[in-house]
Amino acid sequence: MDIAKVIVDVPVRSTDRPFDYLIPDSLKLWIEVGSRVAVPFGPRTVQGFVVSLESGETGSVSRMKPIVEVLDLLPPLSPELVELGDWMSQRYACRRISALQAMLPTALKGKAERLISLGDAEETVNSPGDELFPLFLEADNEEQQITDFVRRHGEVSMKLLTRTFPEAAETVKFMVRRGVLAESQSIKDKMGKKKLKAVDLAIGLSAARESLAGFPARSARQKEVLSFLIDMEATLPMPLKNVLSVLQVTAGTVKALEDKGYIEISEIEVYRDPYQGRDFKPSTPLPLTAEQEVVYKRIVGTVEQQMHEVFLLHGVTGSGKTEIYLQCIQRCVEQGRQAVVLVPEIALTPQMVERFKGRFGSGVAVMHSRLSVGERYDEWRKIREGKAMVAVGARSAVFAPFANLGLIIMDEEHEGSYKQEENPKYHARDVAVRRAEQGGAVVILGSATPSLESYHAARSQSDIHFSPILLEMPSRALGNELPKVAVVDMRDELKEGNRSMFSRRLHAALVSRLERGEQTVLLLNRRGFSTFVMCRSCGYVAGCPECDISLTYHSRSDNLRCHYCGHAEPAPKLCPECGSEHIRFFGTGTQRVEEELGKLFPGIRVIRMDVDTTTEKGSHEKLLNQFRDKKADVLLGTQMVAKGLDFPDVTLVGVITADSALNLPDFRAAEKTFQLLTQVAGRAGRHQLPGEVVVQSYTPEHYSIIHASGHDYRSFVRDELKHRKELHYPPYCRLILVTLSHEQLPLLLKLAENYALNIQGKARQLRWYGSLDKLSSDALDLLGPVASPLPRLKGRYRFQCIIKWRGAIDAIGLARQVAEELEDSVRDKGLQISIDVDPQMLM
DNA sequence: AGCACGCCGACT
DNA sequence: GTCGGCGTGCTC
Repeated sequence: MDIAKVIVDVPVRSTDRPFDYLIPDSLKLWIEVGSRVAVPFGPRTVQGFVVSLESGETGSVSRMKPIVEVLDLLPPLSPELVELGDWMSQRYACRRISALQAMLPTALKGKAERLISLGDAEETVNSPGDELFPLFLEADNEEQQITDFVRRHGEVSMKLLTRTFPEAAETVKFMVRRGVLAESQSIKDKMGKKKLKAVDLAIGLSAARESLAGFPARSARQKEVLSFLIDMEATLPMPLKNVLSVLQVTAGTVKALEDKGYIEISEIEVYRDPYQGRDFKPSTPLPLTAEQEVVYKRIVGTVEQQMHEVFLLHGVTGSGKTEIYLQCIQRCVEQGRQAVVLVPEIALTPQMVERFKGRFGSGVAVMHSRLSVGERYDEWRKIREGKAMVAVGARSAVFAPFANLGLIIMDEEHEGSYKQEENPKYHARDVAVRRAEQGGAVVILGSATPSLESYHAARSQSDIHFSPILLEMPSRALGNELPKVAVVDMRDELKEGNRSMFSRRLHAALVSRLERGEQTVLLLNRRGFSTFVMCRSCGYVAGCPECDISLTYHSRSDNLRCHYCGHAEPAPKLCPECGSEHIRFFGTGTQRVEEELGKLFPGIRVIRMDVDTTTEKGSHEKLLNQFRDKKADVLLGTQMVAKGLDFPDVTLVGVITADSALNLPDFRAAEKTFQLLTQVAGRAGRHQLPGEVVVQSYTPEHYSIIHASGHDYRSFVRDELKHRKELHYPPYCRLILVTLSHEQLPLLLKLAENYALNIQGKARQLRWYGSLDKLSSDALDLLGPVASPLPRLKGRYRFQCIIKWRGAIDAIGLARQVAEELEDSVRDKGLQISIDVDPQMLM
């Protein structure tokens, strides 16, 4: 009678649609839109989400199967979130199930589990005195033991059963067929532990080598797998995923080897450390400055009316944006509505959390990516069950399951990390705006350097789909001045014989800080510069055999590693091409700066913060605490040290290579550079002691460096917008990055060209195709195909097309449609097409 | 993703 | 002939 439409957890295109299921009477009260259910799907049971309910006069009820069970007491998704998922799947060209899964903690990614119980058959399996089948006594004993075991437990998972009786699989299968035992399936949540399927040899290495020789010729793929595992013996057990992707074999091939007893597939667990509890100092609302007051009033008026509106709050560093956030949240909560605060992952430090917990106490849920799966689930449940009114978190907190969301705040709105780089490739800002539209909520986008997209959208009609109201706070709350910024031309330094990475000015400034016992932060914009290995004689560069990018030197292990696939090899002493000894490690890595500091200033205490020293959980905070406690003179690192600038005794900030990112093949390079320099310049000397900022650059005449040193956002925007308009880049149009990959280069080339031609052809038919130069509002242009900036990754070649478009046309739908048609037309399933709508990184 | 179905090549 | 591997297609 009643029918539920269910999106099943099978992430392929052919199942990316709702399937119909009957709702049994017993479950009727429990099933709502947003419920997570277990449903029979083909021969097995899978997890799914109910996306709509129908009274089932329609359609053929005959083939429908019933829902097996409801997996949660409360539906994990609200109807609004289900609808948001639908929107996301169109907006970002992703599977509906991926959009829905992205909204939930990983603990709720259930997997099917086989359960064994007693069957109906009245067969008495074994009577010890049975004289007819004495030979089967042993087998019967096993059946008897299994039956007893199942009877004792009532219902047993197959996993537990095979753990107790290692040989049980066959026997159980046989018993189920006879009806002595019964099998059912149910969805079990993976809670707390992260599990990974891993492959290992089940026999000795020498035995494996021997069996390789006598391997039947017909199972060539299996032989390949086995010989690969023998080669990689040192790194076993190896994740199954790696084996599949490296050898391009299917899971079935590997499984066949397991059945034959050569290898073993097991689940290994990856543990996480628990989050540490903390005391939070209570805080009360601070008095607002006149400037803050105006902004606060404007926002809070809209919050009180419970209307939808987007505000872009442009406030210089130190203008007191956070206090405004806090007081707006307060008002929102007083009205019985909840609030979400989005913060870039890297800024989600305990100090940050403390500001919110201090004001709102235990009603704050924190969604931090470094929490364990179980802990994240607990925080999520606090929200779902109405025990929290405020959620603070990174990107995915935009999906916090509040029932009555009134306010979404996005701090550091310009940060690129709000865009998720994996599927679904969503931007939290756009999702936030959409979610707020649904529920009549207010959005505050706050930044000292708003993204050009948001800023332009606030000032004029643009191709971004929302129009924020611009609010500005140009002065600092405490009234102190922004620090002076000195720009040093490094070309002059070289001309005058200074070949060091420190200019004379920065060197002198460092000396005086050391004498006065004050602290220094040194920032290295490492993107673009890497520590690659190059031969000075012949120009050879050590590259990754899989990914075609240069390998990075790691001094601790004295080896070279690929930052993308993890490939590692020993560092060469002689050039493998020409045999020269002049093979050196190039580029300015933090390690090299650290070494140079040690040489120039003997005895200097340096804390280095980069990916190498902060991989361990909590190390980030530990290092910053050490620095705060004055255990070091210098804090040295990449972007992430920008968060370490808020310390009272830091009076010098040096940017060693301001413009290294300027030369990247990314149209946002200037914007990124400006943002980083502004953040650095705005944060030095926030306290009593005056701050000094020294920026070293090889192109000091560039407008992003000039305007950043003058703290002049508006002039930067003016210059940059002019530039973007000329070259037809966002915000004057939108982009879609389409990446095609395949193992075979010639085929891929053909397919990529095909893709481009098909898009152009379709766009022409629809009268969309045309140059963006023309004034017509609807336009679509296609660039490429060209080799991707990472031309080869994990054994696959990559080509990309960039679609530039604007106006009210369905470019996203078109990009997707053409991709699907191309996938269908080639029977070769080795083709992969990825679509990134509004890409953040074009590399 | 799994799992059945069915074709096709290697070996008794 | 038969067995088993590996491509194709379907799942309410």
